[in-house]
Amino acid sequence: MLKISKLTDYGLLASVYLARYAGKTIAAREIAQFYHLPLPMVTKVLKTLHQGGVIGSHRGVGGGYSFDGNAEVVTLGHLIAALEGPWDLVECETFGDDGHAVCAIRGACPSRRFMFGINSAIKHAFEQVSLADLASGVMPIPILDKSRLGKRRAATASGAV
Amino acid sequence: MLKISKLTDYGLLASVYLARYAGKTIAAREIAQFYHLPLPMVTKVLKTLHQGGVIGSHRGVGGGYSFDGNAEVVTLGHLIAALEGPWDLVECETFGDDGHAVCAIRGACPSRRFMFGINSAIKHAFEQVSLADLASGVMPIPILDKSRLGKRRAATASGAV
DNA sequence: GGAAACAGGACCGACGTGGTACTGTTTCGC
DNA sequence: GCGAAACAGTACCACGTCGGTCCTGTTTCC
Repeated sequence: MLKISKLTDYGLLASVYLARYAGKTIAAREIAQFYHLPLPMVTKVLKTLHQGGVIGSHRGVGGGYSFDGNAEVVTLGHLIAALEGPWDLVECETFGDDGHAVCAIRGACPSRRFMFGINSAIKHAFEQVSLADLASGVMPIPILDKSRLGKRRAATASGAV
Repeated sequence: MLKISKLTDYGLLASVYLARYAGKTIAAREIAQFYHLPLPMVTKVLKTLHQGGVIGSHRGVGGGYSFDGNAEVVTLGHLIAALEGPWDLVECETFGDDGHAVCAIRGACPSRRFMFGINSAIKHAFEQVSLADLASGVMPIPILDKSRLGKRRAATASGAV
């Protein structure tokens, strides 16, 4: 399917909201009402973000969640890692509890190395956008560096994308 | 989840196999046996590839599938498009049958534009790898062009990835 | 002590995925 | 002409995840 889940999406929205009021304690209810999202969903995702160490929590009356870090250094990659846990485009490099690869044809697989490359390219893309970027609205579009591609391909017509 | 489905994975393997014997008609059974995959799965994905115009099919005794195009111009993007259909990281730009956006907060959403950028970055990455690359084993790792990012970020320490 | 708010779960319906099976239809070879 | 080989199409099912709800603590403030 290749899409991020709604829960992750909600998490990004909540993170942005908290980052805009950095340092302030904000109740989950307020965020849910602002985005018109179901409160249980928002609380669930905020709990996840807290467990991931991205935001702080404050219990009791007047409590809530707060973003206390530096929005410049927290990246989309961090947020997605906290929200989705470890992920990979393919399970080429995933090993089961028994210690051997999940992928049965790992050794002979022709696409493994490419997938690995694209996998890291995507992760790099996620690292290029900080929470501050998200909160401010500035948009540094991640672009592929064509010069880093193989010479052979750069010489072909298909090199012009 | 952010991962490609096994069916798509099988499709890539099958495409590579056919590309290596370009022009030759090869039965689904042979591909299934080569990769040790369930035959019905392989036939299903080959049918999809055929419907997507990527490969040709030949019925009857001695029939099978064949890749008759140019493996240099068929990209991973084409294959995934044929196998997964239209997809997007988020449904920001998806519109329902009734004509209005699936995303209820589309206008005010802070991450929409970023997701759109990353979305296209991923699609670009898929366009950088051709079926010939997959079949030959050459690996042009897609890398992000840091110089194309916003000046503000390039000046920060986080710019060094 | 009560209310507000987070913590941690269990729980459920809907949907997509991975996989199987069955019934055509086409084509080749005898 | 007939049977086998192979694709075409579709229905079907088990399973896991996702989106969402609900309930019972526990903490903290007033």
